[in-house]
Amino acid sequence: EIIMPFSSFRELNAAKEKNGETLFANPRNAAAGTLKLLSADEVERRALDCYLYHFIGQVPGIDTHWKALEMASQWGFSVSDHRRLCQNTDQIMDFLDYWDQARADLPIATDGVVIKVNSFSLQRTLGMTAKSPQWATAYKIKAEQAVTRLLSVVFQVGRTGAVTPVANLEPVLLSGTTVKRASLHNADQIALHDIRPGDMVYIEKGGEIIPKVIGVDLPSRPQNTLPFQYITHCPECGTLLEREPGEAKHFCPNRWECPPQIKGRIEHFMSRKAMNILGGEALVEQLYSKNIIKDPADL
DNA sequence: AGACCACATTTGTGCTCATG
DNA sequence: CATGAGCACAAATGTGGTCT
Repeated sequence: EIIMPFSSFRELNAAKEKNGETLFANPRNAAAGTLKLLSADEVERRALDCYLYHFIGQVPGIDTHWKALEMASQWGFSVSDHRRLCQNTDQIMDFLDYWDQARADLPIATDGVVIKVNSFSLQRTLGMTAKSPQWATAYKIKAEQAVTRLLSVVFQVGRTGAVTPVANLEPVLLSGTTVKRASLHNADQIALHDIRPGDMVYIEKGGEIIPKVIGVDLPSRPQNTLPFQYITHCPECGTLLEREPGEAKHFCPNRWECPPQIKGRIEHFMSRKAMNILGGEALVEQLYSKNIIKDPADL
């Protein structure tokens, strides 16, 4: 894991301020940006660090995660000092409770604790899913929250015709970013929280990244407002929306003439360099026959 | 039939790079 | 100089299976 410690972040921003440059918003994105820099000198100047968390391959005598980290540390890799070998769930809970507060004193930003099975042979027994191991789980510290005003709700139409309501919010600072928009997912989510334009809403960021509306501050609601009326027609092409019974999302059925659907599909297929897979060619043919694309350059 | 699982898709912000 | 692509991240939803 590559890290920009708070100390590096502060020093870099101090230098930027002195030069009248725009400041980095948060260490996380600054670190991510640094990794894309082409200048090795500039990367060095950013003073990143990195922690080793996992050990690939086998070394005789190293049969637990704990021993692997000790070994890596002896070899000179940076390893987080803040780990504990727990014998039972009570000890795990104590460790989590401790870091809920203590993380404020760490030199880097954290959002939680990873709990792992120590024994490699037990790890092998438990195995992996496609994405993540079955022998490890993450405990996430409660996300930071903010309150702001819901200015309006707009509707986006995706490449599949799915309609997604998105909240336009009074910009508010939340864990290092300015939040202006957040997905409301579907009509049920809006009805569940009884979200109305003009409301003061609670927002938080899942995993410190994705903003999410979690509720309404009812006492501050303006007088004489009505429950939110979900749209019945596509905001892009005016077609009557469809919603299957029991399904969450509304769909615009106008596959071939609704602009964002066409644009979305082209972008999707192009980005996957898969115009020639099933559907790709048919799509282009349809676009030509309907005069939606007059010139190949439109693609 | 319903529970459960894996996996794709969609959503927003800040960053850097390439393009025009 | 402005614009857009692509990336990191999480979680809900949707889809297509398998298991009980």
